[in-house]
Amino acid sequence: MALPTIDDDSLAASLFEVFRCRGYEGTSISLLSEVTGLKKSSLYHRFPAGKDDMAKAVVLYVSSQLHTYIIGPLLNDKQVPEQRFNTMLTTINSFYHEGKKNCLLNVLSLGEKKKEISELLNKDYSDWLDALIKLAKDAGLSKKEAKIRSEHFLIAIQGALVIQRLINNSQTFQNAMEYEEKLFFK
Amino acid sequence: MALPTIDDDSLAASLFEVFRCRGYEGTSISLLSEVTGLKKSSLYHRFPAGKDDMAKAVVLYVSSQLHTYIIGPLLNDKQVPEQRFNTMLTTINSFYHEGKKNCLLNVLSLGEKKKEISELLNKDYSDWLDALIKLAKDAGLSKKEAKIRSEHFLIAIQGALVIQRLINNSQTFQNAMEYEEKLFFK
DNA sequence: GTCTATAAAGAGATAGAC
DNA sequence: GTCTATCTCTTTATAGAC
Repeated sequence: MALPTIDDDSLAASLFEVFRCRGYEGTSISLLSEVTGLKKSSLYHRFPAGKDDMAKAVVLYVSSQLHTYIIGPLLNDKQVPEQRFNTMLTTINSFYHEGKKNCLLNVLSLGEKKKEISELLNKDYSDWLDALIKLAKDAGLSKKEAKIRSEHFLIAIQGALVIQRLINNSQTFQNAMEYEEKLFFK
Repeated sequence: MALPTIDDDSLAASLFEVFRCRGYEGTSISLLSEVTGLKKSSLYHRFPAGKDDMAKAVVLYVSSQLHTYIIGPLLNDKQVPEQRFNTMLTTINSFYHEGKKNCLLNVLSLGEKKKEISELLNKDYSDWLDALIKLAKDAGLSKKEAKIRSEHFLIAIQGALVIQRLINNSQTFQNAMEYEEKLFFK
């Protein structure tokens, strides 16, 4: 009883790869159709509100990944903060393909704002930030310093992704992350 | 003898505002026509190669601004490094409208690469980086440390712009820049 | 739930008058 | 150098058969 159709998660994963590479405006339904193997009308059947709906599904998919693989482990009290941070670095290195892939937080917040998508992205950022702040406090930092360093780290991720894409140097992201790790616990 | 038409620099400035807000794919010729007050065919008259040509003109325009108002003053030996850095902060704060406007280095390096534009953006980044490295060495840092801190600072600019756009908090960029200034000279 | 076919609007781009 | 008018292709989206 083979599945006659691609399941929602795999579908979202395929859409995600296109949106993260090309941004919202740069992504066409035709391209999504090619990549997923579903005809355009099938995509509309599964996402009745159209392209916005597809982007939203992608954001929800990534949000779920973020909470499962990054935020969850960040809050795992059974490991010391340094270990948890290091686990996060490994995960994001893989998630961003060593810095060669973009972050939705950047590419989908460009241009005309779709309010609902902005709010979802915002919430993800905020959740990630809160988890980092908690970790930093666990590591002994003051509340204020924990907040500053956590914001700084998330800024560094986004910036390093932009710069690596710009100069096309495959080491930029990883080097930056190693540097940030030292700064975070210094 | 009033000018019958908008001059090249003002035109590029208008195009720039659209491209920086909406990115390459999000910018349509119709919109550029509205914003500049020139009909579409007039735009094509001035940019025969079309949209790519317009984007290229924007990059060249911004590159000129970057060298005049940022890189030049960074290399001005008559001021101490701290003063020069501070001048740069004031300038970029204005250039990015206190962090509310995007950087071309981010928005134009998305999606399908136009090779020529990528190379121009790359050169601008590289020039800016070199000027910062020289300044850092003037401030007494080792060559290696100068390079690391300069890269880190340019990463922080891009990251702070992304995060401010994302969370729509008008203080993010300025706070980040103040923090980075301390890190740079520490 | 997927498909073929098609509609309607918008995109980038060009021709030719003034 | 700018304009009106138009072309062609692609876009988002829908209708209806299977």
